[in-house]
Amino acid sequence: MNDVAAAAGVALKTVSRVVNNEPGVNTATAERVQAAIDRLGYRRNDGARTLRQGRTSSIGLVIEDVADPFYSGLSRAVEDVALGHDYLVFTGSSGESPTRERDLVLAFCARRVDGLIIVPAGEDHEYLTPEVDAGIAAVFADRPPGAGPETDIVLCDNSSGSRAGVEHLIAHGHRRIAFLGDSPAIFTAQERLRGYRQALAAAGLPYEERLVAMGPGDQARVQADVERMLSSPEPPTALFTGNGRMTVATLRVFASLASFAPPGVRHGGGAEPMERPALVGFDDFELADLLKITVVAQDPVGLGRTAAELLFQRLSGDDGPPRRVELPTRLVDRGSGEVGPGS
Amino acid sequence: MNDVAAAAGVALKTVSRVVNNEPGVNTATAERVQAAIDRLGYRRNDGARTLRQGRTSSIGLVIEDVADPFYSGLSRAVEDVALGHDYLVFTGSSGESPTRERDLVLAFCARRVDGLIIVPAGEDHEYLTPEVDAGIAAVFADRPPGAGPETDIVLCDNSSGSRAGVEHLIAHGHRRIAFLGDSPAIFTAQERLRGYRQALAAAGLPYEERLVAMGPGDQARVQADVERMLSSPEPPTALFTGNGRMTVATLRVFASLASFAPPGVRHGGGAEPMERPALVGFDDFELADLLKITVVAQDPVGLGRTAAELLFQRLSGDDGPPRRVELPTRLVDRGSGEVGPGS
DNA sequence: ATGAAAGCGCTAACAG
DNA sequence: CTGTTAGCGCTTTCAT
Repeated sequence: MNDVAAAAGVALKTVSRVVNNEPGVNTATAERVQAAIDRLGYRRNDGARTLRQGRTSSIGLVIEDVADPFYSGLSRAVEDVALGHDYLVFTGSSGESPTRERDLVLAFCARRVDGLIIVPAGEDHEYLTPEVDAGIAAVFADRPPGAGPETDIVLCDNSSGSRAGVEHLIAHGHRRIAFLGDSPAIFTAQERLRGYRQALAAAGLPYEERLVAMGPGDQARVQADVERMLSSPEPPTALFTGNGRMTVATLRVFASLASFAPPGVRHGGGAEPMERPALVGFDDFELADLLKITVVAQDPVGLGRTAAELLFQRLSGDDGPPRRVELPTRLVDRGSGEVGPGS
Repeated sequence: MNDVAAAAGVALKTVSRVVNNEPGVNTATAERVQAAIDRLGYRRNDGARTLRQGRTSSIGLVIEDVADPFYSGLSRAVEDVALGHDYLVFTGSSGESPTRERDLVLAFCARRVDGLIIVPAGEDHEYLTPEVDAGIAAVFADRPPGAGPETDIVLCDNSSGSRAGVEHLIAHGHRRIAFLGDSPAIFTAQERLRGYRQALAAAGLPYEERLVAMGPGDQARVQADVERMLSSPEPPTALFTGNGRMTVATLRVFASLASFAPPGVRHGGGAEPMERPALVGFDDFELADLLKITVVAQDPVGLGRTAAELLFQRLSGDDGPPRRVELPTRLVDRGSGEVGPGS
């Protein structure tokens, strides 16, 4: 900027005015400055600018995994809102590691992001207190934070959604419905289990431990649990899966059990294969329509957009009490809840 | 930092030394400083630090869409490499808009990122020349840049992969193979078309314009093209689709045509429905295994990792000639190339 | 082992 | 309309 000023024969501040389109610069002078800028290939250093201004016009986004379709939808929504406000986004994946979540958040804070959107992996967010006290706005999305500062929170209505999905199965005559959920440490997994129990209780059905399996979503674990349940004396006639990965893993188990018909397909003749159990999954996924899987759809884009909008309201001065928003879910009936002995 | 220094009764520089673990500080003094830091909740301002140091320890990543599984895999790989080097990542989606690509890149440059990884949407990258001259490293991934500075480039071997996919269909007896590609403006679409033509030529098969359709990947366009081709006098017996979205769209078309059997399934009795055409797709996708779709798999994670590794080599001083890396593709045979009249 | 001074590139506040 | 001065928070350089 100094060089430009020298080249144009003006003072530093005049260059600054031109660069920022500030009013009160003679047109001729402005042109001379602009010419010098173009000639020298000058670009304003936004790092210095933000240091001076005290705002960085950037936010940090910490999610579980950018490569997970649910979170990448959320991520894209946050990005779009941010760009609409001329903000840039630092993105990081925690991979369900509380340590990595914390390290990312603190790294973003050290860069003095103006705000944070966090899908928490950890259960202790005291580490955020000094940062929030220092004026960094934070919004939690998808899961509530553990102990720590009071912030805005945006969630899906997990228990109601889960309850609706299980009630759908019950309405189609199923009495023994298994629940396959994520690790119990995860908030959403607990909530969805709660909805499952509510649905059973409301229908006067017993809650059976043997029909509930919670744990990591890897194929091996799901395979073991599904096979164990299906080969038990009184097997479930329907499965309710607690998230998209779990649903897909269950479909792979079905495919591996040769005695079942493929998803959504009835054989036209020959020996009738064993009917596969009904299946309803929490969370929609690509190709669920083709595979005809009934799901309780969440709204990842809505989650991201809402979180970002709340954040920008805070950034523009809103200092009302913390808000908690729950987004509704939607049952998408594609027929997979109707099949099987229950129907 | 001033406050901490005052509180600890030392000079500013001593606090700086403690914060950065620089040697040459008396243990007792260091403890006193640390106590003051903790008490005051002091955090180093990395913005100021990077201003002084001239490096920001951050990179910018511009992709087409963070919510697309292909790019989100790439994105995650970049992020992992960056975090391994203690770098932070600004992420942005261009949405195939050259303007948005340019705006994002220039915004990242204004923040003085040390490096850029770009999946280009535009065809003119002259806008990058001043930035690269100013010392910002750039690597292009997935597609080569248009006119502009010479940089490292990481691509998939699109034409070979496409050729292998089409040859697979030819090997299974197909003679009329349609090609459904992305808009011709997109480099990868052109390359994959080239591979398709090479495979036909090598087998002595004619190239028929009527069997080639290129355009945006939306369902309506794909539906129209596929239906037109299949209802033509001499319909193709096989389709080769130019990317994952196109493959999925084609599967939806198949599902909508009630006369076809569902993917991978033969009816056991009754009136035999019209056999659906064979299908091979470029790019693997979630559940392709369940749907039994043969694909030419790319390696999005390898693409991202390689691009990031090249970038960090440049950042650590490598100034050799620009490199161009082509990652191999892999044919994953799941049986969908064998079906139909050709086999 | 510690500190003082200068300055990274910019803008806010106040002149002229 | 234009310029001067100070300082954002830190690190570099050079003294002590």
